[in-house]
This record gives sequence, structure tokens and C-alpha cells, in this order.
Amino acid sequence: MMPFKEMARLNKTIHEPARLAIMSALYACTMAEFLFLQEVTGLTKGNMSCHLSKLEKAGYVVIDKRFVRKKIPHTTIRITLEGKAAIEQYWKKLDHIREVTKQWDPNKKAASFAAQEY
Amino acid sequence: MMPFKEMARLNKTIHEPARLAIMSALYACTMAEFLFLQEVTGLTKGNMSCHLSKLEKAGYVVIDKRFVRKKIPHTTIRITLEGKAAIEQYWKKLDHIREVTKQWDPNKKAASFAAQEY
DNA sequence: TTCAACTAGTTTGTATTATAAACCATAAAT
DNA sequence: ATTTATGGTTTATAATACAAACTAGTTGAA
Repeated sequence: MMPFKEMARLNKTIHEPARLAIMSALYACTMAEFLFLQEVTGLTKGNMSCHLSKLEKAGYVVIDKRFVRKKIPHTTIRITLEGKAAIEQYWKKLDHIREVTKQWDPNKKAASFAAQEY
Repeated sequence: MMPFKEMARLNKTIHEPARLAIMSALYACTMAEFLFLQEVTGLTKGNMSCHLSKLEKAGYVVIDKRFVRKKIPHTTIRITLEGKAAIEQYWKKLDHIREVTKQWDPNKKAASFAAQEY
């Protein structure tokens, strides 16, 4: 199948740069604290919160909110097996597409167009 | 610098899947017809038109509209040097980030967090 | 010869989205 | 007691992707 069509079908939940950063960090960490993730990605708290919600909805992370000494909120994020699989698949697919793209010969496809006389 | 911060700063004009597909095809072709690009990317005409406009504004492509036998519109898109450089840089940066990410040790960074007693 | 259908796109509208700004609850400091 | 800081969430805004409707011309059929 045409590699370019596959590009348009990349997992967008993962593909979005901020979430790609979060997921990559979590892939290395397995689990991390909210503020730690915020620091390494450079995202604002608000954006972190939103992106994490999306990742949670997608089943890629689980968010554990607790209160330290029943007072200070403390949120821990853990990547799920599904999340690990999703990012592995994402890179695999991207690599594959790039590989195919390198070998792609436009003339094979373009021929039918070029042959038409305008 | 932290690789994850760099992810969040990927060139979004290129990063968007539809445009990544268009640019990759053009990188291989150098120049192509509107309908040809539409076919290989699987995009609708409307989306093609919008994405091409964005790429043109960014200086990554030049769009040449002419009329065949002064009647039928016929649009040719050519990637610019700037466009070629942009996509080369995009892949290069992404590869670099991935490489650094693989070697990234969360504990080096996480230590300061872990040390805090909650 | 006029009416429908097709071609090659563009424009407009809508719905999603990322991002920023404002907010909330608690704690600590002044 | 009032301000400032922490650790987030919620709301609002601005940008975006995408689809549907439209345009301008052509061709074909009745």
C-alpha cells in the first residue's frame, strides 16, 4: 500500500508532540510524578493535565491521585501495557513508512499521469 | 538538553500527518501534479488545497496554476530548497531525539524528586 | 440546445484541538 | 490576617483539520 496514505493514519493520540514527549518519558520511566513529567517535557501544568486526561481516556496511562499526609496533592502517572504497545507500534510503523518511502519510485505511479497528453 | 522538550518543539508544519505525507512524496518526486499528490496521499481535494496553502505560506512548496489549452485547470506543486531542508531537518531531529531518549536515564533526573520525603 | 454530469480545484463552515489563563484548596510565611 | 507558594483542575480562546458546498468550465446525451 502507498506509504503516504499510512502516514495520514498514524496514531494521533501518540503523534501529537506534547503527548509523544510524555509517552516517551513514561516509556523510559514506567512511572513518574506529575511535576517530574512537567519538568522534563517543559509543558505547563494546564497542558500536562489535559494531555494526561487524553492519554488516560485512551487507556495508555493510569493516573493515581493521592494526598501526602492527607494534605498535599501528589499525582503519579504510570504507563500501561497498552500504552507501551501503542508507542512501540507507533515507532515501528513510522520506521516502516520511512523505509518504504525511501524505496518508492514516483515514476511507477506517475507514469499514468505523465502519459496523458495535455 | 532534555530530549522530551525538543519533541514538543518539532516543526509542526511538517509534523502534521497529512503534510508529512505530502512533503515526503514531494521529497521523492521534487514536483508533482495536484491530482497525483491527492491520489498517493489519499487526501480529499479540499484538504489537499488547504494543506498545500499552508506549505506554500511556509515557503516549503511553490504552486503553479495553469490552464491546459486555456481551459482545464492544471496545478503543479514543486518542493523548494527550503522545503527539502525542512523535512531533512525534521527527520534528523526526530532521529536524534529518539537516540538520546534511548540512552536517557530517568534516575539521574528523578533522583532529586525521589530524594524528597513525602 | 439545454440539461445533467464530470473535472479540477477553492471557499466556507464546523467541530475538534491545543494552549493559555483563571481558578481552587491547602500550607507556609510575614 | 494577608500575601505568597504548591499542586493541580477548569474554563475560555484561538488555531486546526476536515468535510461539505460551491465555482467555472467541459463534455455527453436527449
